[in-house]
Amino acid sequence: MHADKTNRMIYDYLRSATLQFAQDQYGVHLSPDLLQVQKTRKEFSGDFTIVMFAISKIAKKSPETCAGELGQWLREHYGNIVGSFNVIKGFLNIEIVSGFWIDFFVAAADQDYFRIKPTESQKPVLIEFSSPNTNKPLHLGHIRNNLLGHSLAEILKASGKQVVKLNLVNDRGIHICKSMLAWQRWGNGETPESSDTKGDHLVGKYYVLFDQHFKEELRQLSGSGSNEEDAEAKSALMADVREMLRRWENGDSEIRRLWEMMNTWVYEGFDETYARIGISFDHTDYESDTYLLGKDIVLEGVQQGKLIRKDDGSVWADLKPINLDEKLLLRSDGTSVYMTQDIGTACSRHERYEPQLMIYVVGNEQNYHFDVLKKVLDQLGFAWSDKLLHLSYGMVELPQGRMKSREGTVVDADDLMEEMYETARKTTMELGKIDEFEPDELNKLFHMLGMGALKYFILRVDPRKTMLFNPQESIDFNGNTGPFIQYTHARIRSVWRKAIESGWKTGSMAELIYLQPEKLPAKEKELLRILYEFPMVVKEAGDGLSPATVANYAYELAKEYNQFYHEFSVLHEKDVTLARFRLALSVLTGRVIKSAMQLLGIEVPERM
RNA sequence: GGCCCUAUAGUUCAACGGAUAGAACGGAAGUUUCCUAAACUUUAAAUCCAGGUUCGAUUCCUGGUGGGGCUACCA
Repeated sequence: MHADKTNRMIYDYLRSATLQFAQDQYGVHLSPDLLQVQKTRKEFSGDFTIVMFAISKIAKKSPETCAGELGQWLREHYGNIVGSFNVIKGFLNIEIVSGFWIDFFVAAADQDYFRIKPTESQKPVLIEFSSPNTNKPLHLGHIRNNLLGHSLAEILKASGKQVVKLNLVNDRGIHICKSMLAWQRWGNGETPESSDTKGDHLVGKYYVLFDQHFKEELRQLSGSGSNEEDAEAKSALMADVREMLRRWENGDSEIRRLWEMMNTWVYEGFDETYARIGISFDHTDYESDTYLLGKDIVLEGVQQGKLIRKDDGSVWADLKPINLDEKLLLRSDGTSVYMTQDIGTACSRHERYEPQLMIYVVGNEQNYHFDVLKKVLDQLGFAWSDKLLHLSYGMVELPQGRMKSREGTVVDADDLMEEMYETARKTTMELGKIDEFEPDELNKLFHMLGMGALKYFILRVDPRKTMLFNPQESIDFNGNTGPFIQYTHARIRSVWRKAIESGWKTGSMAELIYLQPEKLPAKEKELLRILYEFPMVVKEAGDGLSPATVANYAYELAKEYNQFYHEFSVLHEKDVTLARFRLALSVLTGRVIKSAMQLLGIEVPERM
């Protein structure tokens, strides 16, 4: 067996061999999902472990007996990969022959080994993420969203998928009018230029200002005895906002001009932020273009009797049978709601792309919304509704709880990135290893490290889980962090440069890695084993929609390499063959680290 | 009220139903004439509670308790 592209998955190989064994020797058929093959835990000797309990039960023999017999059988029939084995309780630990690892190494030395080519003519995977409102700047929550979306797109691409990244900007609606009204009333013509403020921050300022004035008005109203709800209905400010929205919807040129101007400011700000985060989109859609979509579809649904029209004219989907209550789709005045628009957008995307999957990266506070969306589409008869996938990620919380823009506890994206840059700068300068860097290079490095720390901090956590961010304690640069992994890469590159400088004949990787299998040392083998896992990790991350899988892998690999690096020398090794082998192993490790980090949207430096 | 998610060292995170629950930070103690000490080594420290299923449960089920979210003719 060769570790070539067509047969990388040794797990599958061992699994099918075991199934064959069960069939041939015990005459039992074992369902493949009951059979567990896993990496051997560190405290035991061996590379892979087959768990015997399932077989032993069916074969009616003790787990130990089965394990022994299987081990023997594997050695006889698969001696080219199975070397030795040991049995502990119900676990069969198998040691793979060194030749297998060397073969894998030779194959992996090819630059393209880890690259999966996209299948021709396959349907794309759509992934919508970011989806900001144009009334305030991006914050930490958006950062998690953006990083997840970007990383997931990279991971899916690496698994050979065609990916289309979409952004749907919420650029209209009552909340947008609030900042517009506030600017119109109290802005005195202020612009990003005149105030030297980033456009999205300037607009955000007026959104907050509106809220302050509105609250003040409420205080006065409720002072005169009415309750809060009445007060809101009576509010002159709210009435003006609603009026502004009406004028916007009627295409009033003055309002439209104001709207366009302020949105342009915001987009300029967003572009800057996106560039700094390092994300991009294939298409950006605007709700002002799409918000009317879906109305016709809903009306058609009424005609076909799939939806209910109530006496007041409003239209509803009845989801009570599946426990989701009734959901409004058209108001009594015939206007649409958010759900209507999402129905329309989904339909038009389906027509345009015929995707194999439509992934929505949206916070878990909208779980209900997406459940309903899927069910309504299904009820309307769209068979493709099962292609919708909500990547529901958890909120980023602060020590005092959820971020609230009203209470000023929002962690601003731009501020945070600036802080990370600053921390990277300070830390790097203190260590003082990069004296010969040009200012340009320094700037790039600080950005790389600051963003690396931030991105890794966020992506290493399972997306579905609520995560905590403490602004008081700055994000670490030591331990299980982005910079730790970046540092490992820099170290490896440094070794490589030193090798070149001292006149090593490096030639091709394939020449370097020649080593007699029986001379493969344990630590090197351990590294190879981890490198071997990479394609499976990418697949797992894609299937599970979890960049965290890749992040944890990158850390494991970096940690393993650092141990190796500390314990053994590459360039000072006297055995030339072994030294060259170690050099090639280092280079390959560096490549995989770089690839893994790229899947997270993190760059790695040549030196730091 | 109903529905959904969640609970692991002091803290932040890991662990397809598998073996002695891993890391990092913080704590304690070490390693630098040697390829980058943003590293490495040693050490103390955890599965919310009660049942159940299983050869085996942090993981699955039931019931509690704590935390979060959703439940608008808002977006």
